Amino acid sequence: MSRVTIADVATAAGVSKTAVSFAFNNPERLGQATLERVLGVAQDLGYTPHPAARALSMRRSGTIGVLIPQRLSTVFANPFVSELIQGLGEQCEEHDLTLLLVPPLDGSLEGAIRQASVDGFISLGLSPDDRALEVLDRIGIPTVLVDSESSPSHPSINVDDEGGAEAAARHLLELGHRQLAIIVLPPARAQVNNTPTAARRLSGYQKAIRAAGAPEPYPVVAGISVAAGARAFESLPRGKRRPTGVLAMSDMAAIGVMSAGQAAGLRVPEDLSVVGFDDVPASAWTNPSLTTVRQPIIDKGRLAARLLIQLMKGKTVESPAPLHTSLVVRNSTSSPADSDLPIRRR
Amino acid sequence: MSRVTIADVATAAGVSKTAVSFAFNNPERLGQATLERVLGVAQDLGYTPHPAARALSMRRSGTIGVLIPQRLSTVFANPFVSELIQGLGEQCEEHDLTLLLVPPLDGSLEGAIRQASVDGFISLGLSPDDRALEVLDRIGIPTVLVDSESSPSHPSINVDDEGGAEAAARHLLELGHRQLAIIVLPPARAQVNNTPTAARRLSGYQKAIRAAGAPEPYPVVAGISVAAGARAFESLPRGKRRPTGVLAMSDMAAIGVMSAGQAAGLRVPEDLSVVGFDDVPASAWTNPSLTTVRQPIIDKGRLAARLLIQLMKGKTVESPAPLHTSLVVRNSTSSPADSDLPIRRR
DNA sequence: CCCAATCCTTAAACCGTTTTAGTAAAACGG
DNA sequence: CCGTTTTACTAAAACGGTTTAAGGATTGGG
Repeated sequence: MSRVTIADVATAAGVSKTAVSFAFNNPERLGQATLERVLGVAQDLGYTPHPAARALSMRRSGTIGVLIPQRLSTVFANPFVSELIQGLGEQCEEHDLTLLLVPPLDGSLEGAIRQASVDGFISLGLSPDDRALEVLDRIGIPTVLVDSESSPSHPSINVDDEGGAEAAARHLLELGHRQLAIIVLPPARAQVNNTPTAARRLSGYQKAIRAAGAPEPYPVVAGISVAAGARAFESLPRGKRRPTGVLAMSDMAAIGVMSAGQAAGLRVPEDLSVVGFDDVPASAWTNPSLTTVRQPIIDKGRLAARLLIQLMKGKTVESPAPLHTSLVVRNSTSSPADSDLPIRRR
Repeated sequence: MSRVTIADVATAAGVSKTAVSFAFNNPERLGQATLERVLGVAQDLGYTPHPAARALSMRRSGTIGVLIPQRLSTVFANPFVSELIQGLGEQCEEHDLTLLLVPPLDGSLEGAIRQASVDGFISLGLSPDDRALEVLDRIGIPTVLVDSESSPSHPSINVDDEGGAEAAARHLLELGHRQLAIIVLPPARAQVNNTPTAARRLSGYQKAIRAAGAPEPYPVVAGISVAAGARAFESLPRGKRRPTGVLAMSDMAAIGVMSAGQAAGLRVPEDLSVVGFDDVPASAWTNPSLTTVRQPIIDKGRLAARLLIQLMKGKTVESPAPLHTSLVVRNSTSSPADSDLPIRRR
C-alpha cells in the first residue's frame, strides 16, 4: 500500500538499485535491453522517485524560496507581488525550478527559513538588520535581496525609489500644490524602523518639497491596501491645513485615498490630486486613472531570479545599478482648484 | 566550510546524534543539564536541520503544492490567483505550512508534480481527464480539486458557476439586450475541451438566453487578461449583428472589452454593456465600475486548504456543496441606447 | 545487599535516493 | 593466446536526519 521505491523496481526488474537509477539519470550507461526492461517495469509499477530523498542525495531541491515578510493574506492583496512572481516565474520555468512561498510561520521568518527545502532565496523588503538575514548567512544559502539595502554579502536589486519619488513630488509642486500629505509604507515586519524602500521614497519626496520651499508635508502611515488608504484619507488634516495633493508610496493606498476622497464628496483631481507608486496594471483602469511612479516590477523579478540562478551555479554576481523609474502622468493629478495657476486638467 | 550537521553538534557536545535530535524534538527526554548544553552548542555552531533530510525521515515536508495549469506569468496576471492564495495562505500559516507553486515544467505538469516535495496538492482548474490527475493518484498524495469537476477520488470545491452565469445573462436580457456576445475562457491546458468551469458558465448563459428566446449569442475565446479582452472586442461582429451586451467569463477580459470599446468610441454602458465574472477587487474601481458575478474566492481558497489539511491528517472528507455566487450590479450595464425600454442608467 | 523501577543516553536501523569504486565478462589488438 | 580496454552491471557508502529498542546508571524498597 505504501509508495513504490527504487528497490521495488530493482527487484521486479531483476537488477540493482543502481541500474534503476541509471535508467533515469544516466541511460547511456545501461545496455539497450536492460534499459527498456527497467523503464517498462518502472512504468508498470508507477514508480516515481521520492523528491525529498532525491533532494537529500543530490543536494539540490529544484526550488527557490520567496521570503515574504508578512502574512500571505496581506501581501497578496497587493498586485505588486503578483507581478514580481510573473517575472520570477518566467525564469523559474525556464530553468525547471518551482517557487516556494515562505511567509513567517508562527510569527517567525527565521523558523520558516529553516523548514524550507530550497536551493536559494529571494527576500522581499527586508531591512538589512533583520535577523532573518543572519540565518540565511549561517546556512550559507544563495540569496538575492529585493527592495532592501545593498549589502556586502548578497546581491541586491533595487529601483531608483528616490528619483521616482522626487519626480512625483515635483510634479505636484509644479502644478501649484503647496500643502502635501505623504502616505508612508508601514514597516515590513514588526520593527520600529521603516523599510529601506520607504526611507528612500520619503527622502525623494522631501528633497523635492524642500527644493520648492513648500511647507513640511503631513505624514500618515498606512498599510498597502485600498482599505488602509481609505483610512489614511480619514486621518488627513481638515480645514486650512487640508492637503491638496497626496503622495502615496503604493498604488493600492492611492486608490484607497481616491475612493475615500470621492466618497467624501471631493473631486479628484480638482479638489484632491493623488499620486501613487508602482504602476500596477490596475492603476490604468481606475476612475480617474492614477498618476503614479512606474517601476519595472516584472523586470525586477526576472532580474532577481536570473541573478539567483547565477549564484546557485556558483558564480559570483554584482548588485546591478538601481532600475529606472519614471513618472506616468494620468488623470488623478491637476492644479488645485483654488490655485492661482491656470487649471491644466489633462 | 560545508554545512553543520547533527553529527557535528553531537561530537562538539559530547553526546550522540539521538540526544541532539531529542533536544529539538523531544526535549523532555533529556536531562536538564544535557539539554541546555546541547542547545547551547547547536546555537554556537549555527546548526540548522537539513530540511530534505528531515522530510525524508519524517515523511512530511510541511509544504502543500498548488498545481497551476499554465505558466506563472499568465496565471498571476489574473488577480483571481492572488485572492485564492490569500485564502490558502491563511490556513497554511495557521498550520505551519508553506506553499509551493507548481507550474508545468518543460510543458509537463506531470513532471513538475513528481519533482515537488509536498504533503498534498491543491489543483486549479484541471479537467478531470487530465493526465496530471493520474500521476497524483498513483503517488497517492492527498489532493483537493478546485474549479474542476466533482470526482470520486478527490474532494472538489466549486462555486455555482451555472447559477451565477444565468443571473448575469438574465440581467442583460431584462435590461432589454437581445444580441449578446460571450467571452469564453480558454482551455486550461493545451487540450481541445473547455475547462469544467467554462462549460458550466457557458451552460448558465445559454440557459437564460434560450429561456428569453433571444438569438444565439456570439462566442469568442479569449485568455484571462485585459489584453486578451481587448483583442476579443476587436473580433466582435460589427454592423447589424453588433452585440449590445457582452458576457465575459472573467473580470480581466471584461475590463479589456470595456477599455477597447471605449477606445473605439463606444460609451459603456449606453452603447455596450459588459458583465464580468469573479468580482476581483479591481472591478469596483474601474471606469465605469464593473457589473460582475461575485464568487467568494478567498473563502474558496480557505476551504480548499482546510479540506486538504484534513485529508493530510488521514481523515476522509466529502466534497462540499458548490459555494454561492451572486450578481453584483454596478455601472457597466444598462439598457441598450437603441432599446425601446426606458434607459435605466444607474 | 539484591532486585526492580526509573531516568538518561545511545547504537543501530531506517527513510529513498545518487554516486563511487569496483568486478566480471566481452571485445580488441598484436 | 594473452594483456588491455571497453561494456554492463553492482555492492556499499554516502546524504542528514528520526526513531526504536536496548543499555547503563541511579535510586528506592524490601
